[in-house]
Amino acid sequence: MGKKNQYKATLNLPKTSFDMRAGLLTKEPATQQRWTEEDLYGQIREARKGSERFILHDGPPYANGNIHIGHVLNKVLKDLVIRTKTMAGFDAPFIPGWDCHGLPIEAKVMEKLGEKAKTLDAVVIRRICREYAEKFVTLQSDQFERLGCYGEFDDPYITMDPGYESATLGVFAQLIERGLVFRQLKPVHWSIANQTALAEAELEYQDRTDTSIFVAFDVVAGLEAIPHTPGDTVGLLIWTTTPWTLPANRAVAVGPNIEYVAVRTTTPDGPMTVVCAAELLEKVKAAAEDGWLADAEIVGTVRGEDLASANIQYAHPLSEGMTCPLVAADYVTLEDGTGLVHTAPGHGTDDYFTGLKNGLETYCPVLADGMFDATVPGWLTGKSVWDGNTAVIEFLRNKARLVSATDIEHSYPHDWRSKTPTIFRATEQWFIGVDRPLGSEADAFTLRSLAQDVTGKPLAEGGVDFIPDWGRNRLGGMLESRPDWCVSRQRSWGLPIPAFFTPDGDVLCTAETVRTVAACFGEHGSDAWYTMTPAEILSGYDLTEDDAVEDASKFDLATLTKGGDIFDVWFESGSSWAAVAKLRGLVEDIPVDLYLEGSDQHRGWFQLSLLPALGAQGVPPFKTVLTHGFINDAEGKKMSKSLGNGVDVQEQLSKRGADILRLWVASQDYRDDDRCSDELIAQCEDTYRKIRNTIRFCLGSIGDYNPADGVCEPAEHSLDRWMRLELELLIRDVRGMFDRYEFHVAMRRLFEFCTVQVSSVYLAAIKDRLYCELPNSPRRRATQGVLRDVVVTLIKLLAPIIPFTAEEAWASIPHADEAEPKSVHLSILPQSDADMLEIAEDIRPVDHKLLTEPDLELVFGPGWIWERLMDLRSKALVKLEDMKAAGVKNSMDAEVVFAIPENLPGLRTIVESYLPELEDLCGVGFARIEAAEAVEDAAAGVESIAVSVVDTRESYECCERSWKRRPDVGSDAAYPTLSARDAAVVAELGFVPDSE
RNA sequence: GGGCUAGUAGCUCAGUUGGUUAGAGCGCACCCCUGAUAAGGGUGAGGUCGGAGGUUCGAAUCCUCCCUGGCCCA
Repeated sequence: MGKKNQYKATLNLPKTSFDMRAGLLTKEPATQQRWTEEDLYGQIREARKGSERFILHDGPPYANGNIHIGHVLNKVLKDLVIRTKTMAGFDAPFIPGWDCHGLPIEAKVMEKLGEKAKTLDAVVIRRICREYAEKFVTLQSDQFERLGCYGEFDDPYITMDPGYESATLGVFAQLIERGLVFRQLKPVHWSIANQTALAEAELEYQDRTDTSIFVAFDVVAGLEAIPHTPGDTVGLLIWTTTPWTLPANRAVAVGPNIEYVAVRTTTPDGPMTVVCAAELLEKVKAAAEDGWLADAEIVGTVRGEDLASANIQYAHPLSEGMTCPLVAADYVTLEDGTGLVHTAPGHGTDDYFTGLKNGLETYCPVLADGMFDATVPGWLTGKSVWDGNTAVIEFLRNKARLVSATDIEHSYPHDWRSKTPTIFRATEQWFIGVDRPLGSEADAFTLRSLAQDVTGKPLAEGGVDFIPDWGRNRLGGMLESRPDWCVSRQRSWGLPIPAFFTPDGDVLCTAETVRTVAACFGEHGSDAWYTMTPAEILSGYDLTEDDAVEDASKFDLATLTKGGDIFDVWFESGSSWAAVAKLRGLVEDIPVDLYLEGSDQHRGWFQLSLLPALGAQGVPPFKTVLTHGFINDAEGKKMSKSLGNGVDVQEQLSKRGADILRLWVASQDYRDDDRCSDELIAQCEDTYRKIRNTIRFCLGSIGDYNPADGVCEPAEHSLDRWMRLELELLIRDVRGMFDRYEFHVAMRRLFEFCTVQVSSVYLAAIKDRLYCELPNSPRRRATQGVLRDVVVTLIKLLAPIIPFTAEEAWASIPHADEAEPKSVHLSILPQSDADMLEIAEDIRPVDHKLLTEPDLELVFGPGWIWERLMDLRSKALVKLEDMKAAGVKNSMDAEVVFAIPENLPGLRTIVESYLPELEDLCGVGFARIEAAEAVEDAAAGVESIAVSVVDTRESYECCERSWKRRPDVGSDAAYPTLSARDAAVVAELGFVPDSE
């Protein structure tokens, strides 16, 4: 069809500067720079000053490496919260933070330094660590900003800042005051070579040969629980690969649900009955030496729980005169050994907790250099633990209690630096007690009970809200079982635990001294701990004034030494509610409105912020805890470097742009884990293009519309009315979704609105009037007015999600509204209108009986009527599709016919009033009504309308201007090729057609 | 192994207190338009609602077990 014709010049075609091509890669950085230059964030603060506050307190990422896709999810979600709250009218400042201390950085630095590290003192190493952290704070900060996240990125919170460190110590002081802080022995991984404690991350597992031994411990009490021949010695058979830990043995643990057998055997020492797990007996027999168990005969069975409840005691195998208990422990397995586990609380984590539970001594007779101290039997004292192995074995063999000794190769932890085997060794550690009464001894509350209480009930009842709600359960479960919090670490890169020691080993660490140190750190930074003397650090502190010091004479500031421990980094980040939320003036007091982190933080930041806050103030730090899941690959498997299934954020940013990534985040249901891959993000580009083009067409269509010249109200039965109502529903829905943090639902709602309501229905239908009507015609202007509302609303609602694009679109709105701010991000989201909503939601069906009335006046049910009209449209479109298959390719070459039963004149009146709109809705040249046979059942109503389409290529002419094929073409002799409407418009424009 | 959590079309998601042939958009296929054009429109095909039992007149929705993922622990 040669549609190029002279009338094209008389049309009002869309025109806009808002490009179809996004060009995000160049535009985003430029926009970002402009925002920074204009201090958009500052302008927002200024604009919202005095409004109700909303505080989302940032959980600090670790200052190490580039940001990964998990950071993107987390920070963009936070940004969505901040932006939606801000645009909802709240004053919602955001201070991002970074966790800067800790092992990963120290380890990286030490690795880089290599051997040189040994020659450097702590202050130098700390300085290098600080520089390392600073570098990554800057790097990540830029990356977050590139993502469009806004906040006080030029003044973030940094856990290594003096002010932050000081505030952290302030929290510690409060916990001391409440009596929650104490010191206690706890086994840690210990490097003998470097005489230092090691973290799990500093271990590497290598194969090593050790002697594994089976040993019998003589039972001395509770014998009646064990089937045996009276007079026999009764033994508990245990197995260990670390014979040197036997001096520190304090119990034997059995599994309560395991079945044990009592076995009678002849030993080098005479007949004996020994206990062993039934399932392991054969294995043990196979390993036994020296005739042990060769003649084994089962004399009875007994369950672990019965053994554990029988008050069984045995003689310590090495320490004359000492007896130890048999206890139950859940972790006992039947994988190796005998099912009875040698328990040395000073030399193992499981053992330690079993010890705590059963009131055992955490005994550790091994010194820092790996030598036995003087508390062990004399033949061991002064020996190294490795020599101790053989000595212990010899001793037991001589005592005739060694059932076997075999060399085995097993995976054993080694110090990653010295490559030497490590041991578990109990040392003094600092703890925050979760089961100690808060404040006074009479206090019924403990940290645990308080924490369980506040997390157990909703915000409305003085507790905490969780999104999703199962977070409550998850945190609750952890609180139930968590042990006391060990807050000390034996490292350099961190906040020193400000404890002083006298030469006699007495500790000075009171709330007052801690506050004095806090003041010192606030001024000099925590390096002061390493550069100043105790007396200098404590200057201004008066021992005699400190009520917490019972005997001031014990302490002399001049002879004090400083403790070498630093805080667990969790204690630092867990104090951010004090160091940031309060200190930076975000809130007068906790709780803040929202914490938002990944679900792993139930154990981490959520819990470890809750405990200090409750300990210090008795109040949780947050009102609401929102968690998101983790990001997996397209198959739902976790991302890992080795699989190479990760998504490179930098690559995505430089390939697609921030708005695309943000769109991806916004479309994820973060309550669950999310899938991500290059392909999945690519799909967001389609979504983005659709949204962008919808906005573009709207903008282009209102290019010549200036609301200041007067607003035309949409006509009663116009499609504009429908659009206006749909827009109200959109506003209501999306704002509700934002309020509930359901961003992915909002995203879908917005996208489908663009696709369906706007693009597919409305824009397609109104093209004719926009293009063909007189520019100033009320019908066209009314449509433009609604179109403007649509695009302004869309831009605002999308602004939190795609801030760059929204800003660009905002600037492209023709004839900017003077009442609106220059940046969309300073604007306020539209509010749905209650009256309009009521109309939109009025889906009361028209009373069918009324349809028989000839002059039906419609006064209610507009929502319902529009739904019915859309049904008619769908029917017509299906019919048109059939027609295309039959040869009529263009819908304009068809007319739609609505056959309405003749006994339903009221129905006819309704359809008639919407007929011009139906014509455009169906995209046909012409629509008409014809009378159909009367229906018996008036209740059939709209359903009784038969929709058909007719090929009009023979019957009507095609209007050369509007391309509509309709009966009135040629009705104006001056314009024989135009329809009546187009002829009138062209005439009005004074357009004179060429006479061909 | 334990705690928590998820599994609805290729993808992203809706599915109210269990109730008619399980929905939407994208993608895909086919078609139309060429006056939104590196755009736009239409129609259509896709699902044993992870699996197996059970409760019920009736289950994607409730119960049990199992499978496959994920987070945190051991």
